Amino acid sequence: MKSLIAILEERISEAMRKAIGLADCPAMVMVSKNPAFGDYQANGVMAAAKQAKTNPRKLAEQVVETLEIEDLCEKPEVAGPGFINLRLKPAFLGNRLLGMFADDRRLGIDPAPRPQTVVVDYSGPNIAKEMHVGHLRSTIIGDTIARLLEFEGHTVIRQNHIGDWGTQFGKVILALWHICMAENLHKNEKSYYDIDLIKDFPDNQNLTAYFDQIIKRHQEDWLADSKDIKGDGELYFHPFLKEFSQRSETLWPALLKAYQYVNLLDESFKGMNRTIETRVKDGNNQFIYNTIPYESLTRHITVMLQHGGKDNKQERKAWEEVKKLTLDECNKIYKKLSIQLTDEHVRGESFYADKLAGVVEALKARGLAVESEGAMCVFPEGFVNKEGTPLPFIIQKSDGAYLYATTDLAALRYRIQDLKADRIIYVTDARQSLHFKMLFAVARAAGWADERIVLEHVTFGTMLGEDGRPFKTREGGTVKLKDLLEEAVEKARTVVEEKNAELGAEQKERIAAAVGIGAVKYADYSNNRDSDYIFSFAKMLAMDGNTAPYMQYACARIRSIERKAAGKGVDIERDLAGIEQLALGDPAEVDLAKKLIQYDQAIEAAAEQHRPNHLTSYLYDLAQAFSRFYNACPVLQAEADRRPTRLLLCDLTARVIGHGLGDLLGIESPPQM
RNA sequence: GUCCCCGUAGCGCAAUGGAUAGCGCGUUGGCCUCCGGAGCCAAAGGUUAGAGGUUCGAGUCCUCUCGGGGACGCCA
Repeated sequence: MKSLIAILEERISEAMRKAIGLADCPAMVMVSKNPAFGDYQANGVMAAAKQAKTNPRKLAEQVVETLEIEDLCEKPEVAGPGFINLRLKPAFLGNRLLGMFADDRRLGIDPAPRPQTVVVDYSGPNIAKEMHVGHLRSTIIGDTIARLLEFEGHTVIRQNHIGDWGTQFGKVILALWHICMAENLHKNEKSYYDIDLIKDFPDNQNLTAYFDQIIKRHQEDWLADSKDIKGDGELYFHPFLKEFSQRSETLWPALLKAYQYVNLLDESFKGMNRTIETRVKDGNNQFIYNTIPYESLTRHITVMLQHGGKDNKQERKAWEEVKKLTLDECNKIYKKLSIQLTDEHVRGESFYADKLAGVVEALKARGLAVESEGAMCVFPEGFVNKEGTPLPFIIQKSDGAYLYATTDLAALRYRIQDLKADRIIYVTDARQSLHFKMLFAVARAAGWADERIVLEHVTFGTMLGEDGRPFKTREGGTVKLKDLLEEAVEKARTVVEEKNAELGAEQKERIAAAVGIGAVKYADYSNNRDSDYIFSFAKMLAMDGNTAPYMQYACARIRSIERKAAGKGVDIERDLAGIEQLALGDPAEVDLAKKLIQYDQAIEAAAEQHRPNHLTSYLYDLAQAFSRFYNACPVLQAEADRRPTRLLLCDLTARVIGHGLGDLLGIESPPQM
């Protein structure tokens, strides 16, 4: 069905054209906020009258005169300075409902007339790190944006821009190597890579001595892991990597620990002047052995990884295994959260690694990239720093390395040229807004994104704890997403136990998962994403108010009516099968019906501005309208001539809420709770 | 210093430039022999941080001030 707003817009706009003679007369139709003003209102007359220099009220009356709309509405009324108020005819309202009812898949909502190809970039976890609360908002907001646009009929390409290539990779590989050595050569040293041991060291002198031991051990292990030539890793590291994937479950926590250990060593060794021997290829392709500062070892390994080739196979293999391991962990969380991201959507930094030189070259060739203080920079127009001098967008560091700016440019180019994006949406927190502004400016200047391509940075605020400060553990650490979700489910479990103890264990578990996870997501979605928001289990799990459990309950209650029908001698299928017109009589029925046909508007508002709170607030209004109806109008006990209408209202309400929660927000609504 | 976001009822939050600024919690009062009371109805509670401006119309747009958060050359 064509959107009702669009129909009204067309009719009134046409009448305005006739009345006023202007070519472009937007009627500006919207749902009335106040029922006293009818169901829909047109606000366009005032602006048009201004333009045509006539009296707005008179013009409105003229428009109403010529307006042909009797098939939809009662006689329109002119109110205030020139509003046109419209009240739907019950017969038309009934037909709209029947149209929704008949369409299982789309509830009578037409897809967008001009579908676009939209890339949505969201989530973006980092390799060898656990997802934490900082990833939550990007992941779930991005996911619903993708779902909304897809439902509207656009071709959505999800992109998970994971951090899998930066300088941290040397650290990750080294971490793996430490795990390997701990297993093979230091089985009896319990705390080989225990960071707490370092953190808690009482005095500096002993700490230095301890670090010297670490280096000594490191050097000896490296030499020990040699078969054909020094440092080839053939004895231990290669076999370790070979069997790595079979052991992923146990290796994940070890990797996280070892990674932190390497990080801490890197930090700690700065300025200590310690060195370690390592190998590199010389000009004749022969290995030579050099000592390098210990703290630059991880960078050295990163370089080997990035060189690739035969000699650096162990680095490559280690990287692949860690990447796989991390993605497996992310996928578990995505699954738990009903996030529609899988490995096929992964296009991480490594994917663009071989395109970075080309990006810099192209920008140089266009004269956009210039050298400044040793680094290669673009100075997009309109950006100045604190001194008022042009602000650089650095695309290559003075040591030749590329940065995320370079990667983002390569990604943007790929998305437009290869993925054929008409529109790219980046979902990251607000702190990166300057970066994206500059990124877009450079892409425009380079001609990679012409003015038809829409580039959007969708931002969101910070998640705060109940104390109003950034969300942290009691000890001040970052909260792991896994733990947060587990706690939510745990809390939901006790609620389910309290309310419905007689359900089966397995069913209770499913409900707890749906309610707990749903609560976390819904709480985020129902807030305006620009504001910081206070994360509170108590609030999000509350049974009243605009929360997931309330919405899920509303759904369950309707399905409960359907379950009870047979017992009361009501055959729902038969009642609904022959329905040709509705008997909307009670005000509560009419209000609910009017709310139901506004579903398309809620989706449009949420999709257009990427604001899921428009959808949640609609769903909540709908649930409230249903509650009023439910209170006022018996369904199963209703007289035979009114019952089919009421059953249909029940069914449609359940379907709309189920669709909004399930298909668009990715929140399950269990049939019973 | 420049730029970005936020400031709305006691608290937590809404509000595509539209009419009388909404919702929840909390507070006060009312409703039920009834399909799941995890409900419904109502009341009280506001100078939308402040001052100007644009507009037929401003919580929303512009300028300034105050308060909170964030970003600003080789991290992502």
